[in-house]
Amino acid sequence: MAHQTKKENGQERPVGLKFLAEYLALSPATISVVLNDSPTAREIPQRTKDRVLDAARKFRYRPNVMARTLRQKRSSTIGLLVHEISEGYGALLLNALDDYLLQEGYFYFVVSHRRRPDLLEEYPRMLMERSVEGLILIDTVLHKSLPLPTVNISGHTRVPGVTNVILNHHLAAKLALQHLVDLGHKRIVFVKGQAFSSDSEVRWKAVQDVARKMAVAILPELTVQLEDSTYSPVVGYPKIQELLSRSVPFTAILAYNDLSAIGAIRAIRDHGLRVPEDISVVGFDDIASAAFQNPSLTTVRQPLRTMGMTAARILLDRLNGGKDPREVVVQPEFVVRESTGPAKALARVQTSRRRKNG
Amino acid sequence: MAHQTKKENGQERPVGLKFLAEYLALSPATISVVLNDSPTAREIPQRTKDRVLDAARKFRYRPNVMARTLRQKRSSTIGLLVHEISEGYGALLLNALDDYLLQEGYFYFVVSHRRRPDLLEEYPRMLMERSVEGLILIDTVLHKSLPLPTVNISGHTRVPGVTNVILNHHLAAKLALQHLVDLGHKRIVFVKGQAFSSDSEVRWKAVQDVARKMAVAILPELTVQLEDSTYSPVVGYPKIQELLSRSVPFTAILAYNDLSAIGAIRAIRDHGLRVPEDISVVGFDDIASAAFQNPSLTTVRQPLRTMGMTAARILLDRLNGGKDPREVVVQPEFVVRESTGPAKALARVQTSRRRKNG
DNA sequence: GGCACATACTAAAACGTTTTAGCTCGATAT
DNA sequence: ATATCGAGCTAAAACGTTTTAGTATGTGCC
Repeated sequence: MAHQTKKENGQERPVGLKFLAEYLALSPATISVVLNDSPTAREIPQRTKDRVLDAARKFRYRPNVMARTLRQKRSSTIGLLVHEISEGYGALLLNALDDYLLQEGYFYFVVSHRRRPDLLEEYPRMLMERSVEGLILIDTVLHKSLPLPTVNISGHTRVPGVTNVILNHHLAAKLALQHLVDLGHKRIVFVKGQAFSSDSEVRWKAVQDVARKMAVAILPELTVQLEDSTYSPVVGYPKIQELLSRSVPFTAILAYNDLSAIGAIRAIRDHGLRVPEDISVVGFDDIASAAFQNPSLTTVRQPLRTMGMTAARILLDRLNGGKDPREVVVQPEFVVRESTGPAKALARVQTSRRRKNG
Repeated sequence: MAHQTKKENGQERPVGLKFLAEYLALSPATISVVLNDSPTAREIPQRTKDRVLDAARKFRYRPNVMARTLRQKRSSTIGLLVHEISEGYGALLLNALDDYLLQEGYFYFVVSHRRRPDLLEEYPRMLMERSVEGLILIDTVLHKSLPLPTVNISGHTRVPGVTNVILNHHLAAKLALQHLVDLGHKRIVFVKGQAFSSDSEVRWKAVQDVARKMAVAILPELTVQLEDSTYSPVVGYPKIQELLSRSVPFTAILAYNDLSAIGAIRAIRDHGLRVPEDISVVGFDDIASAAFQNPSLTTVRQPLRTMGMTAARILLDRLNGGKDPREVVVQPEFVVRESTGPAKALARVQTSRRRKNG
């Protein structure tokens, strides 16, 4: 037999076009044409096509993607640039992206820049060397536009060539505040996000805006700013603790995210009060552990799955010649669980002052 | 000027070896040799080397990885095969892998097979088409060996050519049981993992083994088997609830993982009992939300970061000619938090029966 | 003047595809 | 008998590197 996949050298070289060509007494060009069903394939009779297809199947022919990419400049690969592979937020997005991209026949590299400016510079370049066709960023501030089609999830800077996929923070703020107001809360503590967090600023603006429209007071003494940078459940704990120990009266907390909500709940309990009987707490994100909490968290859910799917869809559309919107907005959802309840009449100073609205 | 990076066509073709060669009046071969510092480079005078290096820098030359890979059969890319990008467990491993691999100059594809046998077959092939040099699997049962160097994290099947990175389940069981025994617990509920979970069987064996050695009774009526497949906090809830409502007496639960521990705690509280005052609960894994729980979970920590790092190191070693161990064992760590406490004297039937050991 | 030897490179093949222009052959038309 | 045509293919270049065997040039030596 002249044509056996040569195992002799022990290394079993993968079957290539050349091998098939020899086997079928055709040229590599023909095989390629048939297998890709390219225009020329119309001039090839079915009989030959079948021979080719059969042989390809028989020898389990798999084209070499490197060679193909080198030739046609399409790699069906995209790059995911994240600040780190975190639990919660990031993982859910990755899951959705993975789903969509693989489904559509794209593979992806994941690269985490850990918020280091040098890596943020370098990695996109390295991804380009590897011929990725586009980039998806997650929670990453981007200052200059990249030389590839880009979608930025939770990106807020306007850079030519990049599409931002963002949450409707206005609606999010409205849902949360409305819920608290409906429950009769008036003295509400507002927690602002850390400066490095991509969403902090825009979310805070939205909260202020909505509060004004709903005539909810944002009191300076009831506003706290997160500073801790650690991904930990004690984020925000000290701030709330301080408020409680100073006996500043309030009946609810609108936290920046679920983590700080959890920290707040700890502080409240450690201070001898109950959630939600004494104080209601609203989180933000709906990370997985939000539902596992005790009490489980009432929170604004970011539709992470939708956001991931949307980002991937937009990028792929664009790679295939579609338009690139500046911005795509997705809608939040409000999840009522156990951490919120009716406002309790305040036992201290402020209680009477606003009795008229009760 | 004859040599400017041609922007004329609007597309600014990236600078290649050819361009530099022309610019320097040298051959591409020379440039390549100098830039890669290959053996031949010793015969090139420093002066020329400098000219080359300068030009490369000046024009920001970046080699095309596809072309290089095609030639040398080394892609510096590996494939990560996971069952899904989950929160907790998976995310922490990915984080560690990302860290190590990027540091060492490797990029990686992530591919999730969602436990579908067809994808499990297909994806390794597709990764090979893309010239990955090796594979790392996470929590994936592997039946046949793959045609690439492979490391399986939490893999328990013995397949030639794959290295398993596993936890010392024996020690894990010992730590957990010892802790409970030290606190005076005797009637302990044991929770077995779902059949599809990669670790279920071996962990259960370890628990049985250790219990025997420590003379701790594993009573059939105090043994429950998880069945729910959902990644949710109510895993195990019904089983514990049933035990409680049947008034089977026990003072502690050794859960299969943190999730089922959380489910158990819910059930206990809903039944009007307290954790840990009435019943102690020990988890397993130390997922992020374990520390955020209320009460926070006492648990056996899997050193996920170490496991990821180890897996990556072993694979890279092997790609560079190192040996491939069958198996590498990492050690667990026991984390005492709030969900465990001294055993309470049982108020029911069994209380007196074993008084002698108290 | 011829030979050996070192120095400083280069030519060309190879990697595995895709693509386009064109070739060959037989059949039909003139 | 020759021109025309279509059907069925193929040659060869191209993609951007790496690698190996080799060439050209100069220098020193007898």
